[in-house]
Amino acid sequence: MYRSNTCGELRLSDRGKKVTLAGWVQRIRKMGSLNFIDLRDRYGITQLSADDNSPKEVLDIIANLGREYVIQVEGEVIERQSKNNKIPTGEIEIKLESINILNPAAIPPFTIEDQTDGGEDIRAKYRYLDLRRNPLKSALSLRHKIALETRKYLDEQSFMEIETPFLIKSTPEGARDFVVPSRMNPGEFYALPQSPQTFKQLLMVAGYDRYFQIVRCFRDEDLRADRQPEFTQIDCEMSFVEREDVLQMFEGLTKHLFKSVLNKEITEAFPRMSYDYAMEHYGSDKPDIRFEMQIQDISELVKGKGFSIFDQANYIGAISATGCAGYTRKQIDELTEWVKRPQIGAKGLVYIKLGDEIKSSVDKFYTPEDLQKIGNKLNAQKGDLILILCGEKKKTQTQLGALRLEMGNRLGLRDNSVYKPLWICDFPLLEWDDETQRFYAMHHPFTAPKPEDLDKFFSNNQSDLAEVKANAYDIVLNGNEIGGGSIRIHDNKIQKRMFEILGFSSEQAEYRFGFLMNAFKFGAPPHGGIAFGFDRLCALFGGQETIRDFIAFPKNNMGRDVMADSPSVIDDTQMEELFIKSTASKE
RNA sequence: GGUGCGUUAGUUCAGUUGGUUAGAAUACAUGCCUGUCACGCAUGGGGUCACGAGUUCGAGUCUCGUACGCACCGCCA
Repeated sequence: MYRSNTCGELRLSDRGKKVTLAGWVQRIRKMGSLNFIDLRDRYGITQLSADDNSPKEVLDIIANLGREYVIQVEGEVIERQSKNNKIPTGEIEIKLESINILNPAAIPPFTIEDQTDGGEDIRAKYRYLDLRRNPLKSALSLRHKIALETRKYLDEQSFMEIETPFLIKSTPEGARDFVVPSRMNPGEFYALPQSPQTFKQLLMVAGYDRYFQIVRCFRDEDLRADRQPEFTQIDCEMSFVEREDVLQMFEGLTKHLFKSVLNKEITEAFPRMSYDYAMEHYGSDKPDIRFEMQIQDISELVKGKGFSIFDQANYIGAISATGCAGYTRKQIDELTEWVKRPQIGAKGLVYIKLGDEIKSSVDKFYTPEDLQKIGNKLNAQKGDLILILCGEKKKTQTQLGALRLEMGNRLGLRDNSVYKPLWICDFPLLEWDDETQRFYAMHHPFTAPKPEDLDKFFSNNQSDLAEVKANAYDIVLNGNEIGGGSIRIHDNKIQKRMFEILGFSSEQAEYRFGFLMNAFKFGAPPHGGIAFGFDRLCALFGGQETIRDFIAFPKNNMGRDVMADSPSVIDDTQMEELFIKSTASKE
């Protein structure tokens, strides 16, 4: 037996017990002949002590101990002379009777502490050391808890967790696939799933009417703080449901997670917002509704007054920043530079200060009454600062959306301990791409059009098609898309029409999705589902922006695992087995 | 594919207008210390200033390029 107790569990009530502990040396404090060792494991820290009266062997070993050595100790639980109320075990210590070095350790490249001295690089390279630190430990334990509660809730609702294959058929629509060469079928490739979409629909055809899976998905696209090449989804599908059934079920899941994991009770129904409204008033399809500051179209109020920039713009929009009328020239200039950055791309910024008097950068063209009208439209109060951008409509709304979030940050309106979920509905079904001169599915090609738009869906008129709404929905939390789904097409005629609109010949559709269309001939039930971005959900629950710390072994910006140093070249034999010409041994 | 920022001791960083021997903190090593818990005190070792080229009498510092890291835009059905 390596240990009788963990390093986190002994209390004053255990006084007098003989215990055996094992763990890592966190820190050694030597005070002359008085020695303290903090022993750490997953559960906590227990202080060990030794002095002149301790066995000589113990003192000899302590003299040569280093940080992160793995040791096993025996001793008696005693009450501390001076207590530490910062840790749960702070009232006791172990009076050492023996120490056994299970394994020495090299000096770690950074300190294993909550506030480590290590930067991101070095911690990524030594991920297994970083994982010893509390912040990472609690991130992973939060993740575990969310997964567990998800399974509990869905099991309770009669969902079955069913695994689907990782080696699947490539469907080059949407994100780029990771591909895997097949040795037994030379020249042919599997793809790793971007999501188990088609398989879960086939499970519906098979009659497993409530399916879920906490499952890894793969997308070969560029990365971000909240995007990894492999990531985890809570993937769900239900049969005999309409949109409302799906929303209710997964609003329930979300509420259950808030309650069971964060102990936050949300009683009211999640707000619902149309995609069009979100774009119009938040400049984003994932609005952060922790604060108002909505975008308003003020074109009507500012056109025709002789200010040519506005007169020529096809859209003029504004937000009102609460209490910012006191912004100095310097602050406004800095904000102007901010919106002109290439990432935002605005040409300029017009402001109106609703201070004691109304002042703006366009006073030449507008009377205070004109400006006040703009203020009224925005519901602005005295003391507020109105910020105006203009240009092409969609672009300008997006820019205002970014500016809105920036002002929200600056005004401290985006509190990470406040959670405001909502549903976004009525997305467009199709997106026209000018470059390739064809429609793409905004969600995916299995998303059903809204029943009331079916006429337009079968119309050959491009503008009709552009107006078709999808029976799709996203769940958004604090400005992040945490999940999305739709009612699927279960009617073969509609699915065929969809492929037709997307420009697939019937042969192409057959080649790519024949198995699915075939299955739909044999009695497909009406069905729909949703998938949550599990990593992102964990990060948000943990109050973080980046998902990396909620994944045990993440990749860096370039998709590299800097610890294992992958991807890497493979040797010639491996290559030859795959009938791929070697590139590794060129030169 | 693009934009911005960064790369100096094991680590995190500072380094003035381009000018003597490149500093601090921490980590590490040694010694002292009987109630520490971010212990304290003293001493010590530790540097290819990412790499390459250029400007200059002289480059950690200026210019260009390359590599790597982070954040973002495009991309992510």
